[in-house]
Amino acid sequence: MSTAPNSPTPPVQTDGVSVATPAFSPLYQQIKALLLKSLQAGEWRPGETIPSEVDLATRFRVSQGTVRKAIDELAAENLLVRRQGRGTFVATHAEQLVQYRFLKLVPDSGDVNSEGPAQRNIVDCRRTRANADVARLLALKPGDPVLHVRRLLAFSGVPTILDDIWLPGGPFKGLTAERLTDYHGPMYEMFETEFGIRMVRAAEKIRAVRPDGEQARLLAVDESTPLLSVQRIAYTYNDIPMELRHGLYRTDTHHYRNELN
Amino acid sequence: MSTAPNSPTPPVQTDGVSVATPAFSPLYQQIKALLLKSLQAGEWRPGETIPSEVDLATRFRVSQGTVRKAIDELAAENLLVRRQGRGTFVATHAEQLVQYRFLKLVPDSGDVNSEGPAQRNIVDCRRTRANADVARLLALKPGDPVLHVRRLLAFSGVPTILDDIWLPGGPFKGLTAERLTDYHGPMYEMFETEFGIRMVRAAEKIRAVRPDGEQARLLAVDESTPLLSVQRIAYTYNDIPMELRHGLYRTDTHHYRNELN
DNA sequence: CAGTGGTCTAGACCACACT
DNA sequence: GTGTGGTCTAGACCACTGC
Repeated sequence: MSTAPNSPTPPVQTDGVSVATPAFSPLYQQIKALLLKSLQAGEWRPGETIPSEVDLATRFRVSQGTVRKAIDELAAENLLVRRQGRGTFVATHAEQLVQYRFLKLVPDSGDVNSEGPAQRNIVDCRRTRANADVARLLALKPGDPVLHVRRLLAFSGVPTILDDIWLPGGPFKGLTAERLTDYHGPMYEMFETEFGIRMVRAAEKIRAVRPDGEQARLLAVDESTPLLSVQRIAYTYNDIPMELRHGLYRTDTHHYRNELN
Repeated sequence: MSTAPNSPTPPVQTDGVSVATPAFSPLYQQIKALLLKSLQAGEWRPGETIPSEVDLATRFRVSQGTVRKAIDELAAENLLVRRQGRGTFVATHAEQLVQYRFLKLVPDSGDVNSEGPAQRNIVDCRRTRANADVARLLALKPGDPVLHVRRLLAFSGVPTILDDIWLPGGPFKGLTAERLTDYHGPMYEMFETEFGIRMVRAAEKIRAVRPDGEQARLLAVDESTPLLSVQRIAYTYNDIPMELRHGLYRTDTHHYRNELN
């Protein structure tokens, strides 16, 4: 591999175990896939360091530069975090700086720290069965067990976000209203620590809607008040959907911020 | 520079012209800044190729790998586009694939191609003076000349987007309603070809609102219909704001799609 | 100090596109 | 074939962190 790199593409060696190469792909992509598999398998837990670049290079029998490129891509996808002098860490939703990475609603002042922490209120939490829509969006079968959570977030005492959340019953076995209420910290952080499920990316569909009576009551607005409807599907590793969330946002004191590149 | 790379950091040589290094920064960052300056100066126009990596390496007297890393970052920021075997190109809004890169409103079917091209209708176009808000957001002084455009976009005959657009009068001297109406293609493409202004990134603030009477009439909806209010500031190179846009989106047949990472 | 990630080089070869 | 970007290597040194 040192003189004829990637010639007939011999399978990468991982601790002596050869891995099949389904099609041609660069070495660093294969390394990336292997790292991804280890992340998915929980070989290194969120917040922990992964082995150093030189360690990985010798383990995979490639040069450090090749490992580097694989890690670079995973870091660009927010799956890993590099810290010079310290190591490379498995990304987590538990860090102070990225606590609400997926929440794009910010106060109009623009300063997320100006308002204190959100007040959480679990309105409802029950086990039920997936209807056709929920099943389709969560890649389940209609009738499969799901957990439905309705919760209210308030900022400075003003109810601002009403979330309806559907979680697949299997992976989230044992999740109850009590555990939701008692946990202090972001929900995605709890998913990691309590269930080993890490949300990696998400897709949102946004509309302007009017609330129904119940929604208006909970958000303390008139039924004629336009609200932001945000449907989010959050994915774990390998693009597996793990959460369906329907949020209603008040936008009288907050707005949805988006950066386009 | 070949035996003692970056030791006391001698300024990078560009065709023999030395450039001051304000503070310590990696070589590839300096190269990146130089490339950015050339892009900004219009040395290579949108759609054209830039010199090959080896050419740039010899010009800047660095290795190809260093140039590569600089280009990699510019490509990641969508300022350049790499095409294997052909070269590296200055990104443009004129390519078919990225025509409406900043427009996140898609039909509910999800298939952007299912609907034909948008029907454009310039409702209004006039030169005026920036009020306090417009001036602040465009980094102008109140009273500075600006161009105000109001236009309507319809899909399959249904009016869907009402845009109010403010452009700084200086850079867009000579832009008239006729040129807007006659131009066939995305507005940002025209900005590039006619005015040499390339929009590089943008920031949006989204709210749910009710339209006023005039807006409702133009969009053919009731005044009680909730609409998406999207305020966009678009920037050219070096984070200079060049457009303020206030869009009103109907979300009965379309939705705003966002990907979170 | 040792260990980590970060930068830089020089050279080889591969994959792709155009002519 | 020639020229382009893409991959991979081996080795050197720098910058930062923590013991």
